[in-house]
Amino acid sequence: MDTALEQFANEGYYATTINQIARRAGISKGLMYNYFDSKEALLVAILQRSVMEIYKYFDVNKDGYLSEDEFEFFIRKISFVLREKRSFWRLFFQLVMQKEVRERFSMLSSDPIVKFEFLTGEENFVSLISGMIADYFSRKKEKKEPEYDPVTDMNMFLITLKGYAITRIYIEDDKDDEKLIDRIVETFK
Amino acid sequence: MDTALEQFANEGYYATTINQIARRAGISKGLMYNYFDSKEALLVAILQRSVMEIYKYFDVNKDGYLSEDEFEFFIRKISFVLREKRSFWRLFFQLVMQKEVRERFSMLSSDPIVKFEFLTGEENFVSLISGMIADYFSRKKEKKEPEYDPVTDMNMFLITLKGYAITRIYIEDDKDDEKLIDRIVETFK
Amino acid sequence: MDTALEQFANEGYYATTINQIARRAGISKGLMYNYFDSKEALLVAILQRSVMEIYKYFDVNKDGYLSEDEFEFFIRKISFVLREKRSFWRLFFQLVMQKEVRERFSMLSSDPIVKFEFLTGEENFVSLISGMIADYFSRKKEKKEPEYDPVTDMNMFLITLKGYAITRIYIEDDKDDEKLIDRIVETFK
Amino acid sequence: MDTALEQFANEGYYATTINQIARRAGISKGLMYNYFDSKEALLVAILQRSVMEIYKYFDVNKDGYLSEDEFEFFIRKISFVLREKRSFWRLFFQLVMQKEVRERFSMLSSDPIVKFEFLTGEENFVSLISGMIADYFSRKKEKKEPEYDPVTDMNMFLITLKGYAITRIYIEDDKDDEKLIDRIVETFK
DNA sequence: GATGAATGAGTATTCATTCAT
DNA sequence: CATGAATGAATACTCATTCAT
Repeated sequence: MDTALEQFANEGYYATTINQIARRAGISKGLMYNYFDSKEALLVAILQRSVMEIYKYFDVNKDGYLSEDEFEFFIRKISFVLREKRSFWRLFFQLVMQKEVRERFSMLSSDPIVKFEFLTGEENFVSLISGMIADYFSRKKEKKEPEYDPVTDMNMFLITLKGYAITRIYIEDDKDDEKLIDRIVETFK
Repeated sequence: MDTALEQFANEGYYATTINQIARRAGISKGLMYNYFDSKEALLVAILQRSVMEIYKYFDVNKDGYLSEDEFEFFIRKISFVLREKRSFWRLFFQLVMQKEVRERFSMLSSDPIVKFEFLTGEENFVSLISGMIADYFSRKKEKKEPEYDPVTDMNMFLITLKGYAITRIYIEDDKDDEKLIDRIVETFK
Repeated sequence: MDTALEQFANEGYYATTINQIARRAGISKGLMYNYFDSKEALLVAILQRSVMEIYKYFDVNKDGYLSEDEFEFFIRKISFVLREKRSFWRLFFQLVMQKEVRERFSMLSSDPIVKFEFLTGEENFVSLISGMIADYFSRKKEKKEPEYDPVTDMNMFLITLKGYAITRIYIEDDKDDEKLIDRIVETFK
Repeated sequence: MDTALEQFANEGYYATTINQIARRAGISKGLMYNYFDSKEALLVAILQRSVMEIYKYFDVNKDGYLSEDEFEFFIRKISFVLREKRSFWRLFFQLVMQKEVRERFSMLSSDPIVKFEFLTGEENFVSLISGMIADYFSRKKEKKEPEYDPVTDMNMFLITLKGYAITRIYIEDDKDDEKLIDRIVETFK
């Protein structure tokens, strides 16, 4: 699974052959089919495992309330996880960007940041997170001037996060990363 | 080319077969090969055409100076072009995210927002734009407090733009788009 | 036809495309099909024309009697014609060496030196020549010692001629050609 | 490989399809590609194997000296090998006579009799043989009258051999073969 | 559990030939 | 006469998947 993830992420799901994976993993093609019914089943297993691992990172204090400090922690966690699970994220974005794949795994939303709950089995994880974030921004309204628009602020936050994600996933050099994260925190906290 | 672009963008370059394209375009496979030497040549032709079209949209006032009004105009233009050429951008992101493809077209940077200059022939287009943006942010420093950090500000701008792009490309519903663009403008102008 | 002969001879019949021929000849594919029903028909036309031309070279004194001087003349003529019609001979040998082709033109003997009479229409040309040569060698018996074997002598002559032919057709440099021909003449005259 | 050699030799390399070979060999196309990377790789493998086998036949007494008895043995060996490996030789001549193929395998000389050393790895095999033959004929000079020309004699020998070869390869009936070989031996020994 | 030989449906590509203009 | 756009059958090659051992 590690070998396959690496290959899928770097060469692309279609461009990777079962042969390559088996050879690199030092096993036979046949053996692979003892464990996974198909190439697609292998992919799903990888996705599920990765998602479960990532899930754990965020498995904190699920009271549905995101304090300001937890929000900051959440952002820094994301930055960490993007790096830690870079291969998974490359694969994930790659898949989400192809309609055919999206339809095959019909639960894959076309919004790549959210919705991988189908892989976790924890059906309300994503809506929980989404809800928490939405709640977080709506709460900010109270402290702000009347014309403050929490929906737009949240949308800004979401696109900033997505942009940060694809940047961090594909660009290894992160000399200015720390400052950027600080800036994101300070902007949306 | 229109048919192929549509297919490549939605189904993925690899998942799209010449057969599909020909059938949808209502021509024979053979005819396709009268016009394009290979599937790859077709892809390149599509990319080049699209890039030339997009290039024209931005072919303004290239004195290297980006005034505040021009900056706003630039952002709104991007928003427009993302929608107008949605299929191209889907294809483009998809390609940039696969190492194998990236290496085949070695000029494709791994930073998807920038660098498609190889397709235009206008070799300094990208560096011109990059330079203009960098210049724009460094100029803002003068008006701001001393601790203002133009590099981080620019990075924030760039990830915001990327995040906006992938959102806009994959999510058709844009009820809140206008407000979001206004917000981006007001944040970075 | 000239262009096609050249191409067939140098690149091979199969490796030569109608497109190539038309382009080189400066005409369109369509026009070619106005003159020849098919690629094969073109080939046959070329072969027939060449054979007719070659036929003329040997169209002398067909009284069925080959004098010693005529024999020498015959050999020197062959040497000349091999060079003069090099492209044709390359094509001819190439064709004769492929069973499939041989069967398609069922009259092509598998003995490449003789038997192209089907192309001339002069049905007894080959047997005439063969007969004359056979006759020539059997006549030599009279002048020779009793154990002289005219059949073997003729076979030697025939393989020498074939070997000379494929050498002359494929090797352009013929520094020693004159001496070699003299030697053949002197050996079999 | 046996099936393919047979087909290549009789139908021609280009005219033979992978399908035909697989069908005749009783295997699937896919399996062929498990063993050989391409049609060309299959061809090369066949050539190499054949050449190695033929090489063994001549792997005698390589002191660089060809005695008169060894010379006779050499000729008789050739006669034997031409028959024994008829399919290979048909393929070999066929290939050598097509420029395109010749260029692809750039080591294939245009002189079909010699030069297949690239296939053996024994780089000096051909030059050794050539040298031995040249040496053999130059030595004959000593025993002959002053005007004896060893170069022309050798050339006669070489074309005789070539002519014998293409005759023997394509004509199965060899009623007079024994006598012809005797005659060649007696002429050039 | 483990192998890799074997399969066959599928893919890009080629090219002789046709035909409307 | 002349063109070349258009076709489709054929070809080499790939690869996920199966299965006897």
